[in-house]
Amino acid sequence: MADQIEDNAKLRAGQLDGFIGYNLKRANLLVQGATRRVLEPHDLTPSAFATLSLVMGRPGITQSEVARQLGIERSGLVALVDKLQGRGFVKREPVPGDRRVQALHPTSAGCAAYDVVLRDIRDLEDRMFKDFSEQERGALLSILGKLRTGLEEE
Amino acid sequence: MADQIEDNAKLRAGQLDGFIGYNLKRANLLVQGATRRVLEPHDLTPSAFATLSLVMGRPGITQSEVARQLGIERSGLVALVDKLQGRGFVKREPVPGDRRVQALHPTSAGCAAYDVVLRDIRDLEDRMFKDFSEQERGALLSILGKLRTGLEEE
DNA sequence: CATAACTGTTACGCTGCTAAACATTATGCT
DNA sequence: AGCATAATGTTTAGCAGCGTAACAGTTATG
Repeated sequence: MADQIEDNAKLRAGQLDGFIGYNLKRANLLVQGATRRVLEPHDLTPSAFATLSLVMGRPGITQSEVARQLGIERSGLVALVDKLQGRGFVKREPVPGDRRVQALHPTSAGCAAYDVVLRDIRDLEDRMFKDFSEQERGALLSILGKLRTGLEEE
Repeated sequence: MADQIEDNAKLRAGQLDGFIGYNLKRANLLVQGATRRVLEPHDLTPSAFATLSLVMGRPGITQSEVARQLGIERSGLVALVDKLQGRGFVKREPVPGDRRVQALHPTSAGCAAYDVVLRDIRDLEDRMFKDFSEQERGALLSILGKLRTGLEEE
């Protein structure tokens, strides 16, 4: 039946639905839209939330390291951290050994905010996958991960 | 083992790798980058290729319909079609029944160009999935499709 | 110790999109 | 028939998210 759906799609849209690139783009657009809607009341963007999450997961992480993990440039991270710091969620602190780096640490307010936002995000993901089996959900995660590592090491 | 990978990721990055939204975003960034690199020699963007593909698949399709299928605004499509028309790949033609719409038709040059670009895109997708089983590749497609339809009808 | 490499930061610009407004044409209601 | 409502293609303006290039301060490396 998956074949039938695929065939119909090919007839309908000129095999566009057969490309992973296209499906990935469309799905990402929808998921990111839903994510933005969930994050908006907390005045956070997906990138800001991701940054906060990394700082929570590894306090003292350096800005360059965050940028590397997010796959964005260091320059782009400055504004992100500025905003997070402006809201009192993280703070920049000097590191004894290396006077170049600014280590990022979560504040107590940041931890509290992260907890509530995290719950909202978890709820969203559960809602998005309500019609999926646990197996499908895990498969998507593992396939995306495999795709990522395959393309990252190029 | 998938659990182990997930657990490691959670420890490493503060459960960021456990979210579908994040994985989707990262994977899409990489895939779209590769796609751009393939399309660049042909002076096409992913959106332009998608538009061309839709016109090829359904000659006479209306601009609004293309925008709807691509999930973008009508206004955004104008520049896209302008470019495609400027390169002689598609042409706008009036429709007898409705004097508002401009039906889009591929030119012979458009068909020829599409054929060669299509081959490059197919090659890229094969390259990206060289380490995947056919089953995995199909699973990704079908899960993404299911996710899309679930979110589209909201 | 000189050269290279790394960190955070700023300024600038590009690209791809959205939003709002508009003219033209179709459709639906009554 | 007449009038409100909606749809199509288009222009203009603007924004958000990126990247690039350059910079000063700091550390690593030959």
